Amino acid sequence: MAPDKRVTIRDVALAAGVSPGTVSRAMNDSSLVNEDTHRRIMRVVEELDYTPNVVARRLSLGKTLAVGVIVPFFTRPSVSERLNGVVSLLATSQYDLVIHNIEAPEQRVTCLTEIPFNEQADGILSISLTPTDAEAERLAQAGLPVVLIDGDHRALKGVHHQVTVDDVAGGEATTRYLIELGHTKIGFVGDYHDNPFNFTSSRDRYVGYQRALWEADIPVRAEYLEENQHGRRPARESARNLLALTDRPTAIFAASDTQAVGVLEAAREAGLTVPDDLSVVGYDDVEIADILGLTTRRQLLFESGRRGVELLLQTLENPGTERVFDTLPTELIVRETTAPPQG
Amino acid sequence: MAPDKRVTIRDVALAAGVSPGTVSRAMNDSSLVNEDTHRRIMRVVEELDYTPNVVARRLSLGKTLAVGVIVPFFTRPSVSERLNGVVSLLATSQYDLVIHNIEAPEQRVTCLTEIPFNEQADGILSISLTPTDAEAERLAQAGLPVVLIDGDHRALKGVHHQVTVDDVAGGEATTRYLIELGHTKIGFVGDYHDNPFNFTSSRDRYVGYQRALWEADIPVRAEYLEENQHGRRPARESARNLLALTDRPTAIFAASDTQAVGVLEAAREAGLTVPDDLSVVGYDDVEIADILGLTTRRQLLFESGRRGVELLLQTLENPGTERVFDTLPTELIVRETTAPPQG
DNA sequence: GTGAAAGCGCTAACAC
DNA sequence: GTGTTAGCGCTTTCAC
Repeated sequence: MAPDKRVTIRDVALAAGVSPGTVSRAMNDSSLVNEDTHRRIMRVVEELDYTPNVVARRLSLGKTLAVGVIVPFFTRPSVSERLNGVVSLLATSQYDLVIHNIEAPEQRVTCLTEIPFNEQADGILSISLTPTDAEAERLAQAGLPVVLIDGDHRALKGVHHQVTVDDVAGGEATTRYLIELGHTKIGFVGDYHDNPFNFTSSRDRYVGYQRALWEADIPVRAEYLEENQHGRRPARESARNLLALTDRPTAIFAASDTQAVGVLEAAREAGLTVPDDLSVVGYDDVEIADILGLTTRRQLLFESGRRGVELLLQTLENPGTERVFDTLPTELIVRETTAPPQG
Repeated sequence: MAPDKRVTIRDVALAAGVSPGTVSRAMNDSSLVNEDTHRRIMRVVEELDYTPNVVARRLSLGKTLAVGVIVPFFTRPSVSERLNGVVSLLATSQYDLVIHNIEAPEQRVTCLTEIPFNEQADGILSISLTPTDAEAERLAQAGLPVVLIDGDHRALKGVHHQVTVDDVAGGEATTRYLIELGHTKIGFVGDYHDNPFNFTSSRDRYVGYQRALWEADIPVRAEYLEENQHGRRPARESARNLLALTDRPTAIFAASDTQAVGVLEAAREAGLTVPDDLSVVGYDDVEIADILGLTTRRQLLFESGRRGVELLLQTLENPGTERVFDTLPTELIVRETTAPPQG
């Protein structure tokens, strides 16, 4: 009850009749200490219910034993799944995870520029964020390992590793699938390609979309591109515009599953049957895709998080490691929202 | 580039021609230091780009400046939304958020018993977890403020505040709604009411369900209760069982929206039309409910997180504060999955 | 108003 | 093998 004075390493040392240094050794590299002493110390540790003060360890070691993860909108299913991968692996390590959510562009710069300098972390994990050159510069100054999960491909100075997906290729392959089905009038519903968070995935997927069209000698029509805020509702609006076109698309490629849901809703509103009147394909393969039977391109969200942590921990152990730029595969999951165009 | 030796308070002191103590004062309670000195110091701080070492501060202050949040399965939409509330408010404070996800019962005890003692946090936020008596005891020993978000109602010694929802009342009101529609054969699809995580919400909602039935003089039928693992797929199985009953329910109350989705799927499989052949109601009002047009009981997920943090921060500031047990309201959101029974 | 000095709890280098 | 000592970088008495 009485929040008894915490038991420190000195208390243990006293009770075990040894010095604090020995207790410390016993708790860490037990090899260097006599078997008996070790056992005795451990018994006292048990009895006193001693647990080392992490903050003191941190100061002494010059390490924070924490990694910072910077993540925008972690409630988005795809992001939360990546985060889940991060957490799952990090939990098995000695590192704490301190999380920084970003919901506004200002927070973005704060996180990217301050956190690395506050010694709040030994390493940084950045999810779905592409640092600007200036930010990368600053990151480099901080001198701590940074790994980008779902970040940009460019070789940034401050970045140690990257785990990413080739969104251009993914967008291209997905579009090609629609083309192979026979579609030539393919709309694209995505984020604003120029946005204050510097999200790049939608833009990259659109680049892939263009490539597929070029390769197939299908003209890229400006009116078939709808940029908007991210989210289901904005995507619904965008899709409405597309469907109101006199020469409306027979298929719509949404930059994410969330956006595909909005497209599906717009189709229903417009009285169109999916996939007969309109094919819809999403991206990510989060749970809603399975629920709705949405054809989509699956990416390994959970694994991207895990892999990112793996690389970070590796670098933390052994700072000299080579930079690695991993690219995770994607896979088309065909469900019930795609079919050849009618007629 | 060269990860220059970090600039410490001593460097600043030297450059400003004052003592480290004064720099410290200047950075914290600027009131006690001469205007000019203060300005001079701040200028040097700027120039040198000095930012205090948080770990050292922590050790010195005897505070970790972090709060730990213990949360099971944070990828579940309802949980992630609560967490979102937590993060949103905590981001405006000086406290870091270190997150501990629980995906297995063992992790549960580890988190509940170790974290409070490692001085990894000045306070604990526990989401959707009900400590056992033993755990509460231990929490109390640690002597740090603990607030339960969506935790149990009982007055636990180690717990300072609670932000919760009256699940019994919510379950009762929801069931009453179905009864008022004319249903008497109402199935319940929930979690295992006895589970290693000690999740209580499904159980409590079922208690409310029973009450509503009693009040309406409708017998509670054992075969109308289906307990299972949490999740959409298990819920689908459970619903299958219910729908295979010779005297099958005309309405099903699912303990969460996720589970309601499973019920909806089972209904479709069985060739039943919702809501004509079967009414379905969920709980939480997460996005999927809106997407599918699911009738559900809304609870204030985001707000529960925010409120929990508010209480914790308050206690951290002023340890003497009264315990508060907040109960957040719920609200029935009627959509398209409920109707009077046929015939 | 400011400097000097002690100490937060631990680790690690150095003796023995 | 183990004790002793000196910090890690900051805050905070206590003098002046």
